[in-house]
Amino acid sequence: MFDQELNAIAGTIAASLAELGIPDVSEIKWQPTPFAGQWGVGTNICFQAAAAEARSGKKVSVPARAQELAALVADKIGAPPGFTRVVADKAYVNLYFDTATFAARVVNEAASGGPDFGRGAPRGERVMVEYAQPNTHHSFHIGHARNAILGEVLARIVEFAGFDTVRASYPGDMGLTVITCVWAYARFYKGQEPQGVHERGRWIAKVYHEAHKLVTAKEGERPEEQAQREAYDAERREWNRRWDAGDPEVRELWRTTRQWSLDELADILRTLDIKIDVFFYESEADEPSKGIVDELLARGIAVDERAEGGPVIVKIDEKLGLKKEKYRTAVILRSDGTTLYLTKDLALAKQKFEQYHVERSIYVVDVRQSLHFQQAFKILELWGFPQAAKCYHLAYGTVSLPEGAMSSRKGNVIFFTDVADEAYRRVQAVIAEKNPGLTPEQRDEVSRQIGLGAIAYTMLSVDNTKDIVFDWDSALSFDGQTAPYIQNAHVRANSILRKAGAVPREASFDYPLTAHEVELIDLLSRFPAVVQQAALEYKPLHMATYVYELARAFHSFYHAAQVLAAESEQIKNARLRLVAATRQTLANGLRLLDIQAPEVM
RNA sequence: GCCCUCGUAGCUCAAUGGAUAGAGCACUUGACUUCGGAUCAAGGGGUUGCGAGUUCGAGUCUUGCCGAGGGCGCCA
Repeated sequence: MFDQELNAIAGTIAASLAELGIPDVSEIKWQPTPFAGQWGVGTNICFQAAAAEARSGKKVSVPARAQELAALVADKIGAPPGFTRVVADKAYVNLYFDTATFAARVVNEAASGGPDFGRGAPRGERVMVEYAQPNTHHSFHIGHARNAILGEVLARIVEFAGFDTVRASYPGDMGLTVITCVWAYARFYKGQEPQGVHERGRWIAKVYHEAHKLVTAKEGERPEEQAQREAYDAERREWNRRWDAGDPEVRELWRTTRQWSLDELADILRTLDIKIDVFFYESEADEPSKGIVDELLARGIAVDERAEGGPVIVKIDEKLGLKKEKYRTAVILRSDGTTLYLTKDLALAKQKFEQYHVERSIYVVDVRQSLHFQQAFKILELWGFPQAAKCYHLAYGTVSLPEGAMSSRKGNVIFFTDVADEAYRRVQAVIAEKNPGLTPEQRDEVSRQIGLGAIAYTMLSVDNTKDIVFDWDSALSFDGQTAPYIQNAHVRANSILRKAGAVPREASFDYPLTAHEVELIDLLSRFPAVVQQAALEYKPLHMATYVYELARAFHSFYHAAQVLAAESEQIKNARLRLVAATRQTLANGLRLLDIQAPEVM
């Protein structure tokens, strides 16, 4: 926000260090100074300069020399326009902003920037974010919700940061597990079809769960049970073969039941306000991926062991000349000629690069598939795709239950819609107690906004590397570091602005600001940088943390300072502008987190 | 055996190599005739798993242990 001024000062610093015979300083980075009643920025460049001198042979004590350099540099800079003073402190060169100038600029930019405050300049680079890859014939559980929310939020952040962004979904709609469900449906439930998107999706997931039990060996199985299971297993494998051969009966039942799951997925994506640009289906990647195996064989990257009854493989470590096993050997085609998950991901990547012209490709997939993606990206590299270096697997930890891992096959899952419904009920109860004046329509809307927000923030407020153990009460908490806390700050700001009627178009901050005002303004000024940081590090967590801190600063300010009853007209106008700027920034941040910013609650 | 991720307050988690390691929950105390108390203010709480190394400076980077979770040629 003060890039121009700071770049000029950085130039002055580099020049004065050069005069002292220290030309090889790295780029000067500014960081906020520790809070001391007034805010500013500082640089540690003198440490690096002194260290460089020491390395070049001069006998200097680095800390002492750094402080000496800082003093010299500070003297050289003087007090540029917009800053009140320059101080050499513990070898840092610190610049302190002129309060009124800084405050006015930050608040004006945030308040008048509106929904675009914080948006980065277009980068001319296309990014594809792939997420929401649930298998069909399952039902959407809370683990899928973590994936969808994380992916959507990353897409929103990357897009807002200035990248041309494409949202992609990749449902797994084929393979033996999917066909097992289709077979069980045909065998035991043919013709049945529950009414309602939701009911049908759940029901087919139940069929899937039952089918899996039928073909899984039990402990202490009697001979006749074993025979029955083996017969069932042979049947479903025959169905899978028929699917592969394009058998019309199998394909028709597959298409019908598959659609039930896709309908349910579409409904949930609508609930989460997720608009996917491109749907890739695993079944559509199947055929193209077979051609890729041929190409990899022709180029000597893959080895065909089918003559000896083996599969087609890529010896990745060997190709890279690695001594220790790291990427290992990957199978890219079964001995019977059918494709694997990895084969299809190679085809998908090629399509992303060539048809959608993406320069960066982010895969939001859980951490257990890390090796799979390392292998896929390395094979793409061996194959000769330069974009392979910009493929990134955003691995996130699993969502489990206190009693252990969730498993669709075992049927012990927490469905997302159940969590959303429970969140809705709990918010309704809180509203009935705290804000009974809301109309039924408002209650309905607000309960959805707060309930879904609480779920989303629970997923976003821990680093994606961490596993989450799902617990109803902590996932649906409304106190402390939660979405409702942040939403409440937005509601309060909104309430003040509503009562004020109009916000002045301009305001002067030329009065002694309180510490709360200083902190709020400081946080507002950081928002654009947080957008960039979250986008470039692929870490929505940075935004989740930031928005919470902004809300906290606002709540404190709210209690400590009067806005409408401020001591003077000038201060009232300034604070109204500040409240408007904060409300806008909270709204922008929440939007990036896929959380609604309610007007009332 | 090898690879990946992680280890920070009683619990759950933060912290672009930088200044005094911060929040929430829980616990204790205080604040509603004041812009909405889903809030605020104050308090106790830490050898950042252990050791070494790199650096002017390490919770952060390297390395060795210890511990947890995940993964490893025809599941996805």
